[in-house]
Amino acid sequence: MPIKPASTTTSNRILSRLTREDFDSLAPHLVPVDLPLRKPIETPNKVIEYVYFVERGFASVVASGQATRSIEVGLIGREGVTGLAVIMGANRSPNATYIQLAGRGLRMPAANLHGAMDRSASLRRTLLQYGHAFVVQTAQTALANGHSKVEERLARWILMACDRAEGSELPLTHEFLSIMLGVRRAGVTVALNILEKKGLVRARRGVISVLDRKGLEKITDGAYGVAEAEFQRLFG
Amino acid sequence: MPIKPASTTTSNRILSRLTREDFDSLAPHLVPVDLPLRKPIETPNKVIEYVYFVERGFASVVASGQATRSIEVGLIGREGVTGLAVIMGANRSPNATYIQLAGRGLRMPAANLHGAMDRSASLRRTLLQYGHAFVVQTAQTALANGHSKVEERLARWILMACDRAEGSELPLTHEFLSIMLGVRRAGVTVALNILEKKGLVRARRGVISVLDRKGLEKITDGAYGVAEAEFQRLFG
DNA sequence: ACATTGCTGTCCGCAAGCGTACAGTACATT
DNA sequence: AATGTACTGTACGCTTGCGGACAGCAATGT
Repeated sequence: MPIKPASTTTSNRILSRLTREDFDSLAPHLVPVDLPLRKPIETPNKVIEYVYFVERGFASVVASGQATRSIEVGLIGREGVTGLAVIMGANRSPNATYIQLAGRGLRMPAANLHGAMDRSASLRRTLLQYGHAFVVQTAQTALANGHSKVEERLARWILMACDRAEGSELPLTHEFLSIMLGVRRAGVTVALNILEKKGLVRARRGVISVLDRKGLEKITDGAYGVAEAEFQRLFG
Repeated sequence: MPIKPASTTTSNRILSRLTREDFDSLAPHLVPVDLPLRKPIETPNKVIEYVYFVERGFASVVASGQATRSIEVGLIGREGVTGLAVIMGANRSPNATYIQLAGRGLRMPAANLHGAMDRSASLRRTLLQYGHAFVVQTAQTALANGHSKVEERLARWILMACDRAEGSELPLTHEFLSIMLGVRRAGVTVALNILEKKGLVRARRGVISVLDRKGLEKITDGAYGVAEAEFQRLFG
């Protein structure tokens, strides 16, 4: 079957990959929205009302236990869509999701996505394959959390963020990073200085610039790359 | 619509939850198999040929990076099915899966499952919801790996294993546990002794017995429970 | 200009866990 | 009963990272 490009009106990689038919089935429900910093996208164990096809910026998916502890388990940028639980047919999740780098996207009621997926096998296929890539990302995060040093995990995070940002400048504070990585704020400062001394990044107040992408990849010692390769394989 | 129980011939929770129609669509492809210790169920980046509905024992899903490092990201017992990637429409995954506690199950070609899922919305729903629960488990593992001490993670692992075992006796060596948790073998010995001194478990050569389930749950400090509650919510 | 607020760098003592090594102990085999 | 093999307990020095604290340094607003 011939696959026509859906539309040039969005930079979201999933939407732009859909067949025209699939895209048209979603289009009536899509509403452009701003995604301001820290905007809550999903709240733990609350019904998910909307999913967001991200076009610019990115969101963090954060797991938390019964205690106050929490940690990031995944990043979603223009390559993806929020609401993995919805794609999986659950209407909520114990994880939180919020905007980590301001941008914009297309919002859609979860119920409509669910319905459209029920009707189109090809739409299902695309969304579930993205879901698979996201699961791999989460698994790799679990691996990194268990085995890697802070500076390695930081390098990985910066790379993943950079993949989803416009340029190589990331407006992020150490405080935020420490929450994402589940480490002390001071720990981030130290790790970032290590990366900076190696000439891999340049850190200013509230901004991190990537200088040496390859160098960063190398320093993660394998923690970066697996999830990205899987995404590449499926979405080329 | 009335949902008839599928069959009493299997102790697998997913199969036994399916409608008769859905079960019948799978039944011709299901083959009973032994699941001996360490049997490889999936190999990283190799095409997944079969999925296994576990009936006894459990399997570990293990993520590994480009380096030798690896760590467990999920457990699959009679509550589930291996091959999350297949359910998501991918034919392989960078993760490995192998049997961790010997048992048995029902094997089925991945392609047939994929086909059946395409044809039945209700089958899809059940399998994807299990997939969601598994993803939550992985996210909680990432959380525990980032924030918890070895003895807390060990307690969590023992609880999850116990949920999937027949009784409260787990035939496991420290060596295995250390690989699962991504820590030193000696680290497991020490952590296990701590749990034993608190009267929560009893450890003999190659066997761990759970003595105080509630106590173990408490010591995990919230790392155990979230994923289990989500499963409970969806599969009651 | 000044104060306020938020961000960053650094320091301390301390706990957790690592890598490594080695001795002791249960079990299996013959 | 003897021997070999796997499994377990423990020890040592070392690195990482924590919790907490504090001072210096932008940016912002009035």
